[in-house]
Amino acid sequence: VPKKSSQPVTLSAVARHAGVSVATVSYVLNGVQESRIPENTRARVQESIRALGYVPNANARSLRVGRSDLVVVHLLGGLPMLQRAAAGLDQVSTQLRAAGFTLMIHSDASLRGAEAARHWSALRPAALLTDAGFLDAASLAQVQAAGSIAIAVAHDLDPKKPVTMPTIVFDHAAVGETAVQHLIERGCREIMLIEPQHPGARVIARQRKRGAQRAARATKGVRLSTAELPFDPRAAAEVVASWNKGSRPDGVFAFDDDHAGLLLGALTDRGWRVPQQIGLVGSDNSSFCEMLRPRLTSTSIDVESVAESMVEPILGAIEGRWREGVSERPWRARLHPRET
Amino acid sequence: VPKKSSQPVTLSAVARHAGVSVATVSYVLNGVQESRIPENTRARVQESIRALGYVPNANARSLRVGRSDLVVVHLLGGLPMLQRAAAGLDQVSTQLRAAGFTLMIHSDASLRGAEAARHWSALRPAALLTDAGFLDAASLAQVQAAGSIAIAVAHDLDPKKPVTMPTIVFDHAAVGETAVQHLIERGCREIMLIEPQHPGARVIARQRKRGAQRAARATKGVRLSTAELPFDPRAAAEVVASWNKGSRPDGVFAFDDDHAGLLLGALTDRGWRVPQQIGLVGSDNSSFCEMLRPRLTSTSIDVESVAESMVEPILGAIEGRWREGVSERPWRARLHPRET
DNA sequence: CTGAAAGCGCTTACAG
DNA sequence: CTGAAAGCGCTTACAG
Repeated sequence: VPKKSSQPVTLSAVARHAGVSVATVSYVLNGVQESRIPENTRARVQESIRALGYVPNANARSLRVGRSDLVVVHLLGGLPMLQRAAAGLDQVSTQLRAAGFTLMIHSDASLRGAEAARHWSALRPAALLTDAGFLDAASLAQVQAAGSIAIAVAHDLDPKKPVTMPTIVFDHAAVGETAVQHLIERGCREIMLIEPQHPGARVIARQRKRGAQRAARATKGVRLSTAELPFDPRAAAEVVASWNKGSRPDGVFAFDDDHAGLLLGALTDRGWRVPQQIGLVGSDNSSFCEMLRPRLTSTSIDVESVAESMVEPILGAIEGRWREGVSERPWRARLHPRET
Repeated sequence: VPKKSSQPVTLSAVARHAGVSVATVSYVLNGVQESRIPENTRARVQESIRALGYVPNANARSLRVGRSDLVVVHLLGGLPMLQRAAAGLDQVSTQLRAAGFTLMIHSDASLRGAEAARHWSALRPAALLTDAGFLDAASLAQVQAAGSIAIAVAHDLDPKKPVTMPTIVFDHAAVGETAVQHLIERGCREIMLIEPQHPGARVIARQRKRGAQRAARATKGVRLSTAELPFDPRAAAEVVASWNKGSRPDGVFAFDDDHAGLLLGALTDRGWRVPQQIGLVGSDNSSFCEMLRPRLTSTSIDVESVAESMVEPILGAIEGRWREGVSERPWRARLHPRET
């Protein structure tokens, strides 16, 4: 039960209450091993902390040690992106907390590179994760000058640009591999990959394509082709219209459920039977897969593997074990088989 | 261009560089009016700040003034409430920044009430937004003892519980009103509201119902009925099976696009023609509305109005103009007419 | 109008 | 094993 007094409860109040010095309280709080504190002193301090409702002031601690326990994640593309990242980030948050860090998500579409760097640096976060390419050299230098570790998150790397900071690459290949494996198991041999046009999606699509190619190579007689599809119902209709009985895929892996759904609509309009004539797999396992007729088979990224790909690299960078270079831990994928 | 030295650039370094005292630099930084600083001193200080690449240390400032500039938003994992407001939060973030605050989102499903309160309080945030009911009395007291303003976010209020803190109520009524108005304009008179079973969604549904009733009352001869629909294809099939030519709605407002899509699938399976025999409107304007056949008409919340409902109340609470009670600024809605 | 100084709440060598 | 003390980088009354 917190104290009712208007006086904020400080570490020295706890020390006074427990009859020890502030140093002792601090040692108990931070579990310092060097100076072994006897069990009964420790218990007395813990009891005083509880009795007074003491909550350490993170600002004071951060000022003293020169940086905060914050790990700031910049969510580029605005908070709506949260939908996709949410489940993974939640686990990252839990695991970082166990290591003493607090993950916070920041999103502000109106914040530009240099100004954003100043804004974040002011908090002296332990680490700052942002999209590769968001920080220019000067902004990166500013973040580093403030003592923070900047970590880039990318879906692919520009081979012409040197890697100048720790970079976590997200690897979606398993999604494509799983999807195409499923189509092959269903008997498809002429498999088409749909590539989205949205710039932000293209890099992800490239990775999924890599996985798809891996799966195709593993079985004799499987051929892979690709088609680009803007996210637009008319474009989907055009793609489908270009197919005829002689020349068409018998299985399609669309980049995501949205594109798959668009295609499914166009296929239905055109009278194709799915999956009898054409198999179709999307990705993301969106809620609407159950609503479509036929119900859309989908794939998704394993949330655990997302957390795995981030936590260790982040902690490594903070603790100085990783100063630069690329960390690429392939994500795992799941299949969600339905009717298509 | 930031300085290359390993010495962190502090306010006193800026003062030295500009040939003034630290107080003067601080006054320039914070735009203190009381002591009018001559333009040329001010310019010299600004120039030094730029030359040295100075970034203020927010931890030091926060320690000194007793609280930080953080506004922490707790994103409660399972609840759709803040997820739906995501686009709005981005705007809230921008507007709070203009007022000198930094919005940060925290999400960690493994963090329970009292522990969460301690975790957040340690940062001494200016304000903490969380779901009404997440903080029990002791946790709330702890947040307040640490000097932070706790603000509850709710979709409805338990009339039995007294309102003990500033509470922002999100009002979805306009969504229901807009949807039903559209159905009425299309000629529907026997309108059914679909109510979701998921506990987190029910309160939102109740508000949308309120708006729907308002729209129904505005036109003579419109009758409103309700049906509950678990999020499950079989349940949708059952609901639709219970309708026959004599006794059925001619217009349906489903709680959201997910439920509408489920219903549309069941209607299609059963051979009903939409919208000729039954009009159908969902909500959220999800991407898959374009994919369904027929294309699903939807409604959505106006993002600007979400920001309006939050920013002023948050600033008011921080600045002490609002100590308790309820703020309820109705959101506006938009119609996205398609085929249904 | 500007400066010297106290103090916010911690951590951590250093002495005892 | 424990305590006294310095100092992190700011803000802000107070004096000049």
